[in-house]
Amino acid sequence: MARRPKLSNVIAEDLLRWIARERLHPGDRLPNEKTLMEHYQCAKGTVREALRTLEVQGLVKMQTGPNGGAVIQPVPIGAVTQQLRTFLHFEELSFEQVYELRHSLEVTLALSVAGHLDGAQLARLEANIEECAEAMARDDRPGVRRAELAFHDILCDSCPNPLLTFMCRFINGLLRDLVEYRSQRLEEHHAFGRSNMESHLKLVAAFRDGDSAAVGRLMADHIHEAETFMSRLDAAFRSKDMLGR
Amino acid sequence: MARRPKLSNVIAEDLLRWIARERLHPGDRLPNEKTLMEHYQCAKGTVREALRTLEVQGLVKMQTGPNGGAVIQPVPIGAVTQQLRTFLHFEELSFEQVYELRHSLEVTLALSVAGHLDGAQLARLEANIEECAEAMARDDRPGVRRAELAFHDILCDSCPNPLLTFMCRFINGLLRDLVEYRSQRLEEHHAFGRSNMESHLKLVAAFRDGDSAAVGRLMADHIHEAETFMSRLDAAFRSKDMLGR
DNA sequence: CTAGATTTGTTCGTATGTATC
DNA sequence: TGATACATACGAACAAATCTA
Repeated sequence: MARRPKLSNVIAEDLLRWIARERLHPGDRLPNEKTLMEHYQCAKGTVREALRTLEVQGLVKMQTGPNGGAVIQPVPIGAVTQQLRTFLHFEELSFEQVYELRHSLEVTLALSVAGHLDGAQLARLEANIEECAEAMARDDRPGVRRAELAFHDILCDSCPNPLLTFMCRFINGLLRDLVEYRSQRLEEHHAFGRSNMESHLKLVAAFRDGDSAAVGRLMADHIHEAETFMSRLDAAFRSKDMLGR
Repeated sequence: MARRPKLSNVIAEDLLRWIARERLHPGDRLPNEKTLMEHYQCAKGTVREALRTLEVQGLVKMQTGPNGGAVIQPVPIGAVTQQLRTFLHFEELSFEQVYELRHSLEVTLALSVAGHLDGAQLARLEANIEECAEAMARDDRPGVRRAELAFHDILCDSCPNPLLTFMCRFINGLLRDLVEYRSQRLEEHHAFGRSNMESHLKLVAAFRDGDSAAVGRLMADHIHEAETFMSRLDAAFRSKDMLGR
């Protein structure tokens, strides 16, 4: 046992360390394939498999043409999200389980950003609330839900904790997808939208006042209400769609 | 714009859909390279790049020899973890930020498993505490820390929420690595070990009693103490090592 | 707008290492 | 031990994309 490691994997790991050591920024370029072939004394196909690894991980993007090659990408949050999703695709995940997490995470997020919100961010939050109101006026229910989730994404922008940010964004993305597939005929939609707007308004006010205690309490209540509504939405969907999932 | 997608990517996505449609189980095999070459009417290198994609995503593992080829792997948690780590490697993540999350997540985890612990799992927890005691007797400090983290991994085994499980396991893995690189000379290590053991014992007792309120309270205090110690450990490390990071 | 240069993408043929029987 | 089947790696060539003069 203990097989010889694949050469392309060795090269991929070496390139990864090199990127980290050189502190490469998005937009910077890796050496082209020919140079790498000479450096590692290996064939084209092997270099390509190594670059392929980095590309799948979202760290680089290949470009053809002059000055082409592997270009460093901005933080590959998309690729990571995608992989975590395909992982969860093999597990079974329910609405309640998502909210079991969201409950504490969004409160932690709110407390974390409470000190870091500047005027511009507060303005964005208020503009988002306005956007919700317009979508409600058009009776564009999926649009309302998307905009409401965007409110929480805006909070993520001001969060200094990258791990917390990632997890909250990931959960928002999950909910965004789940909500698209659910029935949009429920009577409660309007009441839910008004309740959300009220919560968001109160939250912005608490952020402005720098009242952390109020922020935590408001967010906890807000998520709790959202869970109640979402589970009803889910139940309605399941009873209509006999697949059960 | 809207470039022609790479053939290898098209094949990779097709294989992914095929795996999902056929409900392939871990251990099942994909067709070998030659068969795939004929099926997609493309060259070996192209098939290899497609398989490479799946391999990097952790869905398959390549095997040489007769009956070799791409073998479906069990849930690719390792690959997902790895990718999330390299992602965080480009962000800056501090000890405090990890604990900002761990605080709420471990409490949520404890409450989530409170009802699902059977006798076997409780026995494993007690065996783990015994293991900690032995490591302490040997004065094997890194061993103690590893075993203590294993206690929390055991809790994950009984958690029915796959997303919560993943995140707690991921954080445990982060701490495991961080602790390995930190100075192990601190006087407080022994006191910390005893405090942890006491917390773990109380937790197991609360789990046995099915006392959820106590479980939540004990875990919150436990993580809070751990954070206090860990940040001291971190400060000692940073002051000794002048790199600052 | 065209032509050429540059670089990745893909193909074919071949050889080597490795696991199974 | 040897034969077989398969992935791994090499090397040379051509196709396609993209930039620049």
